[in-house]
Amino acid sequence: MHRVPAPLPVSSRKAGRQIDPLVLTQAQREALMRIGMRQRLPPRTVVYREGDEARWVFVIVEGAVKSYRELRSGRRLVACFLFERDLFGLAENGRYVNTVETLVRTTVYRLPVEDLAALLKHDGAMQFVFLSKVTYELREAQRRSTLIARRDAAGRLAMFISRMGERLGRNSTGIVPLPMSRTDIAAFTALSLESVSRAAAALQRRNLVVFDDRHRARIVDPAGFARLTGAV
Amino acid sequence: MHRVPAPLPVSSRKAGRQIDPLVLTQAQREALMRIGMRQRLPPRTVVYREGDEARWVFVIVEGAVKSYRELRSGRRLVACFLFERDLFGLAENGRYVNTVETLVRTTVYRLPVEDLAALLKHDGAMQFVFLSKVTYELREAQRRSTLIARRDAAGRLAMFISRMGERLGRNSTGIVPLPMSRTDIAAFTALSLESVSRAAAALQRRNLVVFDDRHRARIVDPAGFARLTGAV
DNA sequence: CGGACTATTGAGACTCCTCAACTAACGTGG
DNA sequence: CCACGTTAGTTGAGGAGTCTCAATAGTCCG
Repeated sequence: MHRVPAPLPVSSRKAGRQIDPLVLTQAQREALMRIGMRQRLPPRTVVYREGDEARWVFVIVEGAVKSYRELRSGRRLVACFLFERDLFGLAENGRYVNTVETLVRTTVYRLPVEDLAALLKHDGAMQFVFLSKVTYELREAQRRSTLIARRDAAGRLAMFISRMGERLGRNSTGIVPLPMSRTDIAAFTALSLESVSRAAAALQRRNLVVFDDRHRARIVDPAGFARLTGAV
Repeated sequence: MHRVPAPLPVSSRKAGRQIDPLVLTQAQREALMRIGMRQRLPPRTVVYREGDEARWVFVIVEGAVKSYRELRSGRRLVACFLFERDLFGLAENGRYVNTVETLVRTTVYRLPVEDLAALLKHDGAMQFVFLSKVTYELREAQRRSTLIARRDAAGRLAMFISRMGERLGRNSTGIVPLPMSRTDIAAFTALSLESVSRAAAALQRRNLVVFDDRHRARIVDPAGFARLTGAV
């Protein structure tokens, strides 16, 4: 799923055991389990709100969430979607910066900030995993910027679908799951809901993508699709 | 300058000595100096190119650089501007993802990836500083997305100037240094050069900002300016 | 001082946004 | 299980804003 975005790639060579710095070893997993707890959340559950005191850090075991901010204008901007193995809940000045809400039933590890900080200080390898995860998020954020930098709505949506395909493991059938709503996609791509809708219609009209249902896109012309996606 | 964006804010309380997790202690500085070297670079120097093998990580001691990517269309997108104390050169799959070029004369620390990785593994506190820096970059990237999400060019430019003011220490005179060119601002804000130029003219016409010269903006109506900046 | 690059300003085309009406999907309670 | 109400999404028309192209002015460096 994640493709080794190691901030310091060499370590994976040296460590030997740890091939993908985003995946925890069994021992590390157990160490985390000692300080944290597993939590199961129904869909549309707010995990925390922007401005709340940041007492926990979360790692997704299974499921999907969105991280968003409410702007003064009332407009909502989705900063990112997060899936299995992603990390969230990093604080700024001791407070959460975004609101996080589950899209579907989601299982997370909830780690108390204080205990985690202590653990990371003593376990360099473990902290390295966290560093890798944050670096990964940084790349994602950059990708989002290049996506938004595009002018054409169809191109933005295509890039979005393409990215989801890579993250959620596009199986050979070309089916990309889209667990979020059209409104969420609009809030992520910085388009209006109407434009997302029209863009989806346009992709379908051009025979690039078929939307089997609202949460499933099927890429029927990978070549043409890639051409559009890459035409940045 | 940087406002304590601790990923795990508690540690700064516990550590006692280390108030700002983005600033290194003297001992840490010395440890880095042992493995790295100081390097002085003239303006417009390419530090590394996208795709190069990532052999070093850099920390800016003084100066300013831009980090950008060339898109297939030939269009150039500036991912971020980096200043004193900022970190850059994190790899993805062992290669740099952006091209980095100095804007002005710049002094950097050049740290070999392998030695740094080894050092971080053994020094949790040091790694924590790096984790904080990457978290800080992540926030910056998010801010850029919200900036680009705006439709109006004047608002985008105002937000950009505001951000530079915060990062580069807007002195009480309201003067904001802009070490980059208009073209670079355009490539960062995802506007055309012409739109940046027109936006600057508009801000000046509305008596919000005066451009003393191309690299110096003076905010003459902080209230009105803040109103525009906040009207997201 | 000259030449190349960078920036400003104007006019027209293009694209998305807003507003509005309508349709589809969902889930809640009887 | 169905009916209803609410929310989410689609489609159309007109307006706002930026982009492109073009010409001109300014700036920086050798």
